[in-house]
Amino acid sequence: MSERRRATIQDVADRAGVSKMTVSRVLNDDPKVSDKTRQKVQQIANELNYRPNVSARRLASSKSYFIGLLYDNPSEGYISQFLLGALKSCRAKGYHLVVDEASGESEQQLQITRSLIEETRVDGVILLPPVCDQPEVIEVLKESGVPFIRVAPDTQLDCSPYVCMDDYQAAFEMTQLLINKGHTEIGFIIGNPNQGASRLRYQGYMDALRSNKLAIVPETIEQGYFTYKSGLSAAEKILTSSKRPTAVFASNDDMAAATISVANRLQIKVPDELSVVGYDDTHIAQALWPPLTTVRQPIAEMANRAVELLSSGQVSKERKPKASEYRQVLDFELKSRDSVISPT
Amino acid sequence: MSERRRATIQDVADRAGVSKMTVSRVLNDDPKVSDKTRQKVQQIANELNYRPNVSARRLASSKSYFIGLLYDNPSEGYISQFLLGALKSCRAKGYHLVVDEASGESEQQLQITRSLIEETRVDGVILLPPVCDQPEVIEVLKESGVPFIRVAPDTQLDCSPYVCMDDYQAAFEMTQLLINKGHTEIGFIIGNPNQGASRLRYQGYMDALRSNKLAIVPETIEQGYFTYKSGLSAAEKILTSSKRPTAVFASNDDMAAATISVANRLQIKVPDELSVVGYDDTHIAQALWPPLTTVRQPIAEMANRAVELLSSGQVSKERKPKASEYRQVLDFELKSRDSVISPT
DNA sequence: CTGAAAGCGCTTACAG
DNA sequence: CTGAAAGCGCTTACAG
Repeated sequence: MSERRRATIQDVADRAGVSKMTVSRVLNDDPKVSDKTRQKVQQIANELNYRPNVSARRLASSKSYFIGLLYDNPSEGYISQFLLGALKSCRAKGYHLVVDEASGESEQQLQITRSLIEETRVDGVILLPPVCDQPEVIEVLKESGVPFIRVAPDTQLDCSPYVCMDDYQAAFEMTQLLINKGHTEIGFIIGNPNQGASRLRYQGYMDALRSNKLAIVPETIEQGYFTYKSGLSAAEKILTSSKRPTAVFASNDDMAAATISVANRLQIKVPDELSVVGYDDTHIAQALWPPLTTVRQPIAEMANRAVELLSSGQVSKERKPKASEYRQVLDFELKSRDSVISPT
Repeated sequence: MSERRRATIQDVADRAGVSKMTVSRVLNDDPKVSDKTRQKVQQIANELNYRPNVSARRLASSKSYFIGLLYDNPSEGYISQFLLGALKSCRAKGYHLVVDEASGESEQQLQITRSLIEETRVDGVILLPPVCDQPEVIEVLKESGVPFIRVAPDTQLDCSPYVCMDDYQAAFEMTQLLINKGHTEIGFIIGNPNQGASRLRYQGYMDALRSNKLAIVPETIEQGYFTYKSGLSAAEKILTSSKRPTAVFASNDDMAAATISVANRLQIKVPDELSVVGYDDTHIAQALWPPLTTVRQPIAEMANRAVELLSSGQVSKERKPKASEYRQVLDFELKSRDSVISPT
């Protein structure tokens, strides 16, 4: 239990025979320090096992080295992937992530957002869907001047930089994949209408049907809300309707899992009698049986980009980002697994 | 984009006609302030929308208001549940959680631990299994004097307070549940040997068999590592052995999911021909078909307790915790769902 | 019950 | 290339 005081910048300066200022410069890679001095300081710092005090640094400089993350999303798989990605990315850049659930009433969301800005004094904020489209939250952020990045936003696309993927195109291609396998009756479970991605996926599905001149059958299209439970009732309606399709495309993996579950209960064999596909490629996609054909969203990569934009100073109070930095569209990937076969 | 300076303690003091000290006292609920003064200060603070600067507070006081969380665990469901619980709990107590993955070589783990102590200067650390049993990590923590709480530790039980559940008892009861249903041939997939919980669960299973005078069949017991993939090969061996059991108890949900998947592939109907049970009650337990009978671990509650112990000062550098606070055993629950029926 | 002083460990802005 | 001074916004310890 040795309890020796930790070395401070002053200790290093004294031992190296220089001023605190010079030590600070070495620490921050300021180029205008002679190599000789730099080496000496670095050596002493090592010997003393010196670590700068983050709070002191925060207080003295204008930066807080905090990045806020606001979520409000029912899919645990999605959040945990994003969280882990962002956490890793922050650490690598000397930042800390402050995570808050911005759920509940709009007034409550506002309070949480304000606390992030005023108490934690974050250098930037990342907004996940659907909170990224809350006008009031955006307004508060804009007023405060704190830079923010949104993930897959749906509205006010010019109010902040954002990262996203092409949901329309992915849904189109996934539907096309089913059609290529020979499916002509394809059901669809729509995602929560509070997210733009839901609409885009739905449109991609519809347009793929249309461009293949396939009929759109309302009985096989149901509203879901991205939760497993909502998937259960949506799938039940689709699979017990008089026009039962040979394939179902669910707007996320959780609802696809629910669809498989309902099919099993109804003694409909997956994939033999029903192909099922999902969206996200979260953890459960590979834990289901059969393993789920799904769209891989680059979730961790999105987190990484968002943190990078904020920490690198590419986006900051002072600097408006360049147009090319404004909208980052990341690649998706169709993951073909065993939940799809040709209809018999 | 209004960019007015944020109010400081000085501003509040000036406007209230008192010293900074008094404002500080009001803010920290110091009882020796007159009601009149207190009210006045509070009112002015509200008017000015004053928020204390966390970094300044950290620097001036001896506390950092940071709690570190070290994990090194392959089960995404487990981590994300713990993480979300801890995050919520920290926020409620004015702390921030600093999360690090302590994976890789032992040397690397040490470096991460040291950085948490020396750079972030956490007030306390939470250690998840299996990193909670790394002797070197524990050693560094003890030397530093930083209090730490471990979750489900296996070794050196007297070196820190810990939260856990009764893994032995839970596994015993779950096995008994299967036996009560009429199963006499019950396979088992062991968890990663780097965690004490694996051994306890295994023992609980064995003892339940023994106390019911059931034979222990080595061909139906396989080693797994808590990953879905390891569950796949373990289940394959058990289900293709000449002594195929009528039920399989997997040491976590991911491996149970893998067992169901293998059974499906081998045309073994679950639960009709094979009952399957898991452990943890993570997200996927209810997303599988059939919904998984499993042991609910109070993961979020464990997180909450751990944060509470650290933030409340019940455990700190100065104060050794009382014996009753040292070991907190939380309740588990058997979740009966549809993956178990009586054998035919 | 209240306050003046000193200091936490850094960085910014200014000199030289 | 280097340093002395001032200050970031709080709290601790001491007086009264």
